[in-house]
Amino acid sequence: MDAKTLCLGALQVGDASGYEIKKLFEEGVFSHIHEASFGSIYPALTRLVDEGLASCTAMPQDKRPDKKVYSITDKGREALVGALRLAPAPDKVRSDFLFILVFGHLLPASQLDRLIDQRIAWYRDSLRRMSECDLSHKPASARFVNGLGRAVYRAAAEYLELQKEGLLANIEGAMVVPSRAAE
Amino acid sequence: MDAKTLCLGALQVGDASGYEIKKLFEEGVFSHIHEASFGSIYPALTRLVDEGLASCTAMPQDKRPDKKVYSITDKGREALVGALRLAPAPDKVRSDFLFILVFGHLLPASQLDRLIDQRIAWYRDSLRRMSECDLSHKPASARFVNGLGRAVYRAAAEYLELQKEGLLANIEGAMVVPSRAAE
DNA sequence: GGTTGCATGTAAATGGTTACATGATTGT
DNA sequence: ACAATCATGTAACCATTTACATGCAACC
Repeated sequence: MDAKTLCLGALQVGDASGYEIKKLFEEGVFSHIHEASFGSIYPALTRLVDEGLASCTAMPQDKRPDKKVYSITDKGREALVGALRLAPAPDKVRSDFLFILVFGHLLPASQLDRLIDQRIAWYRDSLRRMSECDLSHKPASARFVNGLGRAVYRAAAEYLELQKEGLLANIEGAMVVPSRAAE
Repeated sequence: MDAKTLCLGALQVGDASGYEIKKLFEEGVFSHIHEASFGSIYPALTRLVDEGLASCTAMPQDKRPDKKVYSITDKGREALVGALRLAPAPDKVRSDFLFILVFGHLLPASQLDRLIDQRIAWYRDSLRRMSECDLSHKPASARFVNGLGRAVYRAAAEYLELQKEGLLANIEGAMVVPSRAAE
């Protein structure tokens, strides 16, 4: 999904500036779903206006650069729904955390311990923020996605909490216990 | 995590050719964890050899180009552990599926239904393959990561199975039921 | 006085995917 | 016949990240 479609989706949620769209991808509806940086958002918004898929109104502000508020047009909404109808590309995941974990046996147990604790804390924090946001006035689909995210993060946090000690014991066990058993 | 570290990790698992490394990221230990394409693997392997982090042996084959089998060197192992010790970058997820789902209320229920069914089938298929692979001779950390992946996919599949009908009813309900209730 | 948040945009550099180029074997 | 698997590698293209450029307000 290209930056243009991503911005179109953001504008469908509500009128916004480039800066505000970035926040939607960082902390808002689209966090944990997709990424978008200034370097991709601003050029995409310009192209969207060029193609008549969005319109732009400059809102003068005191002591700050004009805020450019973008709105999706009818043509833009059509383009969005068109893009949404295409078969989704497979999810792309890049997790340094999991890659590191695979080689846990090469690392000091203290690092693994910290790594996993930090991950659990991150999940718990994300879960809290996902529960706190009020979706009662959002469409059922937004609540559905929120629920899915929470179910997945809860499962991950619980697995890590339950299985962490077992891993740490096994990692050390692989080095220490066998030689003892041979005594 | 750059392509070089990714390849170093693959070679730590076992000697391999570029072609085999790609398979590790598609169906092997690293599937669902990270991506790697030929265009990033082959140049990375060349650089790894240049820097003395890997060595390469050409295995002549009949009727096929020589298979170049790469091995990690001691220096390479040091470089890998060094990279593994750095704080992991945050996970990067790009899910067209979730992005589309957020706008479920703009789409025909039949499309949502299909989309979710396909997703459930994908999770079930992945879960089957993740259970089938024999990890009894792999380090505990590999089993731990496998278990985490399965816990997460199971949670996602179960959520979708349980909640799908509710979503479809709500999407249609938003259009149909309220007018009935007002009768 | 330093950091964070607001607010926009561009340019350079990096990095990665896709497509191309080649070609035999095996299975449908 | 055609697709898939095996096998390597390059080049063009695309995208993203990072840094630069600017500047005020609010908070600590």
